[in-house]
Amino acid sequence: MESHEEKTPCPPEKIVYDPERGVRVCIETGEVIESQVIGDEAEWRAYTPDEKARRTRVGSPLSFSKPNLGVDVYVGGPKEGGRRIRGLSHRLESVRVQRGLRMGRAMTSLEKNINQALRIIEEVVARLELPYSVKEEAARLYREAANKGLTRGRSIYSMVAATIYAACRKNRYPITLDEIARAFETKEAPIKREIARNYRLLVRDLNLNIPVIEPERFVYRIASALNLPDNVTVEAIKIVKKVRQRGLTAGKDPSGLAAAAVYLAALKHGLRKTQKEVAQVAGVTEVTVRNRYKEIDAILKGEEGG
DNA sequence: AAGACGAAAGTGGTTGA
DNA sequence: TCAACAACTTTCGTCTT
Repeated sequence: MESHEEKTPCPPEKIVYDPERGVRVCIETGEVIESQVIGDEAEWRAYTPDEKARRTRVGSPLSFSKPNLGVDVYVGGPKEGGRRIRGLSHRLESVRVQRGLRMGRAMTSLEKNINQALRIIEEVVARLELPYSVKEEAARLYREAANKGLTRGRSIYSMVAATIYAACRKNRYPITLDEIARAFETKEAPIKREIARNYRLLVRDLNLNIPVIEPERFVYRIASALNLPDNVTVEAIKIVKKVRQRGLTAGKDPSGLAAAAVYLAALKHGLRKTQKEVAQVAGVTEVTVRNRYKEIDAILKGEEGG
């Protein structure tokens, strides 16, 4: 499980984007790789063979996140008198008209369902400032799930939430279920439990291979949210690495472990944060932070002693 | 008074007979 | 299908700063 990591100049998969500060950092060292603002620039890394094929093809790539895979003939276009159409109803109308002209028949309920889901994905992804790759993955997963009949009888919101969560996990983007649940409007907000259930459904029935997210990625997010300096981040990452060598990470919530590491690292540098604060931004409870912290402390003490 | 601590009971999921 | 199990949460009383 634990790999021998040599000191190589940060490989691409070790670099994460922090939307709050607009920088890329290495999860190995916490080092800032670039400082210019990235914005919502696309990540064109290919994660699967078919993705690669799609992206190396000549011509504009297919887009899973657009109705009809983005190959619609545009009618009227998204602009009107030089201005973007803002209202949702206008956009709906636009989509409907395009559809109607192109296909000469009404959309099936499945198509409607998928298109609605795609709009929700669009909104939520924007709200969470998730990378383009995650959006595409989520859209692709939703299409696949819908075509396999997995969405029938389930709330569209909770299914969308689950696909976004799965897309994040698949692309190793550190996020908690809580954050995703919170990104929905309160009225139709799916319950965490449902999202988790649907997520498992997706993983099982779409045979998804979800990599384990390294606690390091959460370390960076948590430290950043608490405005902790880079040296604390580096310290916390060191702690995580030590702990991993002792095999404490298996089966544990990575964000809980990361939270405890950040808490301990801040403490070491005299920048006291309460367990409550750290727990809150990490999306776990104080108790979990405390438990991990105690376990980490025991390991670290044992190491010093000899 | 706030924070840290630990015990105890509860939740929702996994595993294995 | 059921029971044991692991991880995490909720709640709460008690120290500590």
